[in-house]
Amino acid sequence: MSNIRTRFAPSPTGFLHLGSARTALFNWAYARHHGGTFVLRIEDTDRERSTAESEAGLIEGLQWLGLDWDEGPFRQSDRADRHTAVIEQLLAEGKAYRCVCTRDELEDRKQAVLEAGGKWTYDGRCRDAGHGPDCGEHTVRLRLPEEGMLGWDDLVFGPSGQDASEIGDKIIRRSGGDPLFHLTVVVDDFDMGITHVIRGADHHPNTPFQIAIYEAMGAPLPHFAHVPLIVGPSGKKLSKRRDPVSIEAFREQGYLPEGLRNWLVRLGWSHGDDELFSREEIIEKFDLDGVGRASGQADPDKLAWVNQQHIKDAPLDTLMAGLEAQWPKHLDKAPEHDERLALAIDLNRERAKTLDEMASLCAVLLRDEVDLRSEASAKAVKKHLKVAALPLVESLYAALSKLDVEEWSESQLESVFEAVAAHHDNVKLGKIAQPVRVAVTGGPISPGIYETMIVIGRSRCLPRLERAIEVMRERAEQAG
RNA sequence: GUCCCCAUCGUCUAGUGGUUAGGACACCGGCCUUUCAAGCCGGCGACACGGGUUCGAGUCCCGUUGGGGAUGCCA
Repeated sequence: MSNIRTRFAPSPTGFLHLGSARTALFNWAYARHHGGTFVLRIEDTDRERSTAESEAGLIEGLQWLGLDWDEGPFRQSDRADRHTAVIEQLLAEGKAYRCVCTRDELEDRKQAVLEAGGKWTYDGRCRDAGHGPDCGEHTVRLRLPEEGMLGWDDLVFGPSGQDASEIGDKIIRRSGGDPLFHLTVVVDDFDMGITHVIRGADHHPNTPFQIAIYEAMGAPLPHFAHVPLIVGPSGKKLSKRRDPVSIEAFREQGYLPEGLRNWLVRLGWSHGDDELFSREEIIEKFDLDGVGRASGQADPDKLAWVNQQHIKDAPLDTLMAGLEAQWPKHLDKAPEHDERLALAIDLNRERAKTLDEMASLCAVLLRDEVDLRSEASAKAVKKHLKVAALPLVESLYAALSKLDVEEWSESQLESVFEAVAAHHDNVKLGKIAQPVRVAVTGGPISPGIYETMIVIGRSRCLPRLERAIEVMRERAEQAG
């Protein structure tokens, strides 16, 4: 057990999205790899935007992804007293001061500076004004050092930092009394003994100011690791409107947590030429030295492929359970968890990229009715239930009728097909199989014909073949 | 605008001064084959540009271009 401690600190202002999920994943993986501790902390200091539903969604998303935490969830809002105490302390020590500048005043001065071609940081008007607690509505600002480097050695980006003089005294407490992010995150990370702050690169520019807070508190710095951002397929920043970013949405589309996790971990991190990682392999191989510095695009095609790889060797129970949410889209009622379902799933493991596809493919084998005259079957019927195939299907039907239920096996079906083919000038098996496939499934696509017929079952196949024969005879008559 | 970061096939990436620049997804072709997949084999395809440093640069330095982030009493 090492004493490495990481944390995931989302703000509950929306669903768990791709970027957050990956940050959580990296923190979790780093902690697990090094035998450390992973802490979950909800950053709900923005009371106006934080919601309980969002918090629940965040937690549900993490659990679904298999990212378990060792401590928490802690809520920043529960730590308000501590935050207040730190601010008071800083005030008492003169490391922070009260500022009575209003938003409008600040905005005006900022614009003036910008228009004059200067660069804006807080101009320090209240810095030495010595405003007391009774100065009326005020914010609290951290008093930054006049000069000196606020630097650190980023575990991903390397030596980083900014001179204190370039930053300006930022606000750490709102006029309403609530502490601000920069303050709370530092206090909480310090109190919780976080040793490695792993977060999105969008926080890289915030780090110098936060370091100033650590220094003002006399607290030791944690290690910082900023991981590159994820951008959308367009190359632009992920947009909630255009890009699929909600973990919940991926789940609904039928991606497995294993698949999504694997895809996510490879976005910005690599381990040689390895592509596929189980949860255990992520823990075994993940480390910060494999994290790159360039932001990357999320590629849905890669996700589909990775997910398919995981579907291939997922336990049957996992698939059955995950499929429950998908059935309504494809069948009137969910199938029993029996041998038949198990076989249908196994037959489609290599054909489905998502659970949604899996359900769709299985539905073809499991549904009770096949209507050859339906719109959906029209094309396949026209193409494969041709008059020429009639004698083939008739012979096959006759031979099949003689098999009883116990004989309805792959080897028996195979011999029947071969015998029929032999009787008809050794036609290619495909000449028989394809019409039969359409007859029993209503479409041109399915697993191997024998396996397909076994899942569908003798009692369903025979009547369906009869119907197909009827259809073909009608066509023969129409043809004259 | 200012500050900061980034830059290898379309995409994810390997690469730590000497490589025919490798792998994966996608795409294309072939094999297999009763369909669809899967699998196997092969192909297409990149060091953004310009200067340096060096015997030698994808690798180091500078600049340009491009992309991104930050610049909140959001996180």
